[in-house]
Amino acid sequence: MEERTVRYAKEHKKETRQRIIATAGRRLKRDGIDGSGVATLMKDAGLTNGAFYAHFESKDSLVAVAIADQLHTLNADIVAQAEPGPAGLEQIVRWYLSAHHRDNPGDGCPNAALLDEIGRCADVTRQAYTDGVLVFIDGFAARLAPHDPPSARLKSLSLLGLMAGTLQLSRALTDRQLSDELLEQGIRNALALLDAEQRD
Amino acid sequence: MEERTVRYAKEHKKETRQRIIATAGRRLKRDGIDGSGVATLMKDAGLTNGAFYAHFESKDSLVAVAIADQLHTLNADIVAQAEPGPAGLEQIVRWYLSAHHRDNPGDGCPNAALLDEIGRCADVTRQAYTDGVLVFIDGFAARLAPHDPPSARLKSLSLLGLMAGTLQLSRALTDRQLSDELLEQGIRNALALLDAEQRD
DNA sequence: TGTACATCAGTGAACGCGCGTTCACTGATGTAC
DNA sequence: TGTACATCAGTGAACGCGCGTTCACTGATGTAC
Repeated sequence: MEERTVRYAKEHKKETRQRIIATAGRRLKRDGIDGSGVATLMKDAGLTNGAFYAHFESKDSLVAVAIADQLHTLNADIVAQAEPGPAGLEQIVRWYLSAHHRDNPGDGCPNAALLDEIGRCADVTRQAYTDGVLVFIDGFAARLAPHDPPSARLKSLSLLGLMAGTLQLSRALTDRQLSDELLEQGIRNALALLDAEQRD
Repeated sequence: MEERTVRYAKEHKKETRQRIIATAGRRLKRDGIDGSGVATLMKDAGLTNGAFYAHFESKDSLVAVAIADQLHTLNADIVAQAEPGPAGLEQIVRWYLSAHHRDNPGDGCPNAALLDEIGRCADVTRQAYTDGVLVFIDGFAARLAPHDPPSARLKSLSLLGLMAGTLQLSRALTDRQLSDELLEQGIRNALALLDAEQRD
């Protein structure tokens, strides 16, 4: 059965591709887009640089896919795992603005790690990001306004902006205690925002 | 008078150094840290790459100085120009979260342009950034709590985080209308934060 | 005033290196018969 | 079952290029006398 063999081979290649995307996501979040070379990205996946172009058209193309994948994965691992309703959003906020998240960029949110670099990317990458982030914040909106999620899209986006900026700032500060306090202040700000929304 | 001549020469070199720092600040905000090469940074100042190391020890060293300079300049040009008290802070928020600022990163805030890259820099750069940003937000704190600015340091930092993250997000989105609406939402969030502070 | 000399900011070519990308080749897997 | 062959994911060396950095040199400016 030639068909089946080919399909097996293609499945294997797909798995490899997915592994590259996942490990690249981590590396990009740790070292930045311009700071991560193709050879390193491939080495992370246990491969050599030569195989790269059998899977992706260009580095830019992988970056776009990896960012979208990171948003999707974070949505599945963190957002979707939170309780429904405002209580779940509070869980998300407390996870986001935590010392653990601050100290482990590779395991965290691609917005906090890469947002200013994404803003400098070509249209096609920013388009992939835009599509991905709108799906990502759907989980926020569903918890902010369970009966009309689309109405909470903007508030959800702005909450993400608040959290990503605050976490970036907490990572840039060299004063550890100040950084900790900033995270706490960020949580208070985010929860105040949610409370205001609940009162509307 | 040998002394005076030497002093003139040194003044001239200082001016050149300052010009490099200022043009580098713009370029870094436009193209990122890893995205800006030494040859380009020098060309922006009307010089060739070879002269660089007569002014700076390394690229990292210029980056640290340029970021600090950008924070200082922005403080003088925008923050210090705003009215005293909460009204001035509202002016700052409206300037920060504007379409003009979003569309002109080179003329804008280094936090919005570079914060995630700064977080990945070596300690010495992050230390220069930390010192600079704490001076920068003094102007916020003085307007938030005129009678006790230090008490508003954390709220000021968190306001900066909110604004920087929101602006980054507005730059990354390809949907212009959504980006505009996000800026408006960001202004509402920031002002709500300030109002809450006033009520305390 | 004129000439020999010192200073030093800036030039431009070169260094080794890692970048993104290409390509001839390998070798494991499965097919044909 | 055994052998010749096809497929193709992955290797590893090489491409031209721009990176950060170094350095011998230039040429404008001012000094000495």
